[in-house]
Amino acid sequence: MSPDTPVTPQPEDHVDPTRDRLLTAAGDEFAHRGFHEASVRAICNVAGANVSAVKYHFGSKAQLYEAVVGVAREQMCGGGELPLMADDDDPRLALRRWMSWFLNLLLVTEVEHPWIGEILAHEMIRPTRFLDEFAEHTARPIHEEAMRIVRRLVPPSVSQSELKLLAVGLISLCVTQKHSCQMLQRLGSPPPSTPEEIDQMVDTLSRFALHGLHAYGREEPRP
Amino acid sequence: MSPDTPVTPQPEDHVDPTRDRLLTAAGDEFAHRGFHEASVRAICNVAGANVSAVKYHFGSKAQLYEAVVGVAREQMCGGGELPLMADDDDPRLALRRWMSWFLNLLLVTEVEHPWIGEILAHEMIRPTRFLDEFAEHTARPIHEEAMRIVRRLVPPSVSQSELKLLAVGLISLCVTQKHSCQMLQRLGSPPPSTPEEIDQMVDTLSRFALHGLHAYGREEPRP
DNA sequence: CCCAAATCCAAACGCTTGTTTTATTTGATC
DNA sequence: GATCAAATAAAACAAGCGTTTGGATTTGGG
Repeated sequence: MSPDTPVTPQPEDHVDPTRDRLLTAAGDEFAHRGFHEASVRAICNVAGANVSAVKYHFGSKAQLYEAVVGVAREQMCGGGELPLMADDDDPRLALRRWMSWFLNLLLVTEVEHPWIGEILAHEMIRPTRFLDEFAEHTARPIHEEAMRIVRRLVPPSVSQSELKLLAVGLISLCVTQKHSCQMLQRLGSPPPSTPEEIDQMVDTLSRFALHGLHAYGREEPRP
Repeated sequence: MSPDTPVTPQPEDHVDPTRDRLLTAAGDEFAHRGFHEASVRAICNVAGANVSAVKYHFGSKAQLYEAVVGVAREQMCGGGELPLMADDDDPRLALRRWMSWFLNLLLVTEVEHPWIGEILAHEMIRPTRFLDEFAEHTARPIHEEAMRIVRRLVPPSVSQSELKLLAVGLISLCVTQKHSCQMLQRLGSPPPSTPEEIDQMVDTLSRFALHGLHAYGREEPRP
């Protein structure tokens, strides 16, 4: 960089270091303790800022929470777009692709950026308006894609309510790995962490689901 | 009741009304807001008792919580014992029986006594020692029974790790209906409430799981 | 009736919470 | 160097928290 280069960075590059430290500290605190139990003073201590900094930079604790949720959502979107099944795709491959994408989102993306997962866990118990937004903009597309895949895998005679139930079942198989990890650890089945383990899990669960859907509505299996 | 009947009830029948009102109010409050966010004053207001009553009857907020957890566990046990599969049982029927019992526990027993479910939801995020106890004494038997059933339904070549994963899958299908009900409501798939709806769900999910397990490890289904 | 144990209550304790006020420092511009 | 706005810091605010205190009240048996 030449000595004549202005030291003042571009406006869009300019980020307030205090504001940023506040944001990351708040993300950790809100994710770990939830909105109500999180302490503004604890956040400021970690960020090395004064208590009044949150009012100055964000306005209030609630608005700081909103900012954190916004960042957490953007972090999650960095995990890539949900791959949609085309009309001429093999639904068996689409199921596997859907499950691989979803499990990697849950087990990889959220390990690197754990805010959204833990914040959502709190919101599932004591919902705020963010849970509605998340359900509409993030969960619903995943659920609808699951229903499209299920629809193509089961006989046409299967009713709409069964379809919904089976789609939720697919989601359950994946989301439990993240959502109930505290319990699964205690049961000796901790969620996988390495890519190989995750691939193995995708393989097992997608084959289980594929067989379950493919034979659903047909004759009962013999012993 | 004759006028000569002693008004003093039997000692084992004697329950402290204040203590009881405190306990039920605390159950609602702890279930709804979790231990940390629950307010002793709010509990006492609902119970119509003085704040110092919790110290007198229980010792502290933490000990009051312990008492609530104890009651909640007993309430859950009222739902009946987990039916175990005998060696000569048809594992297909056993799977359906296991799933019916589990879903009814989640969707019926916990509707009548919602404390344990909501308390556990909080413990799943911020565990205390109660989560360890619950995992060991309640969740583990359910999980192990699921593994026994899976073991008898899949080919012997299936590995132990796959077995565990599939057993967790069975649990996922059921437990999500309770655990993620806030999200499922927003997705238009609210958990069933009437016995008929629950039977329908047991039917759908157990058939899906049965087919999935029965064909697991065998050849891939054709389109 | 009387005493003692059990129970309840009002008030205050020390502490933490989120927020606000006031004052000070910083840094660029004229 | 003076000036003005942005940013930080210290201190106090009212409200809520769980807990404690000391005394009042109720209760039941001798």
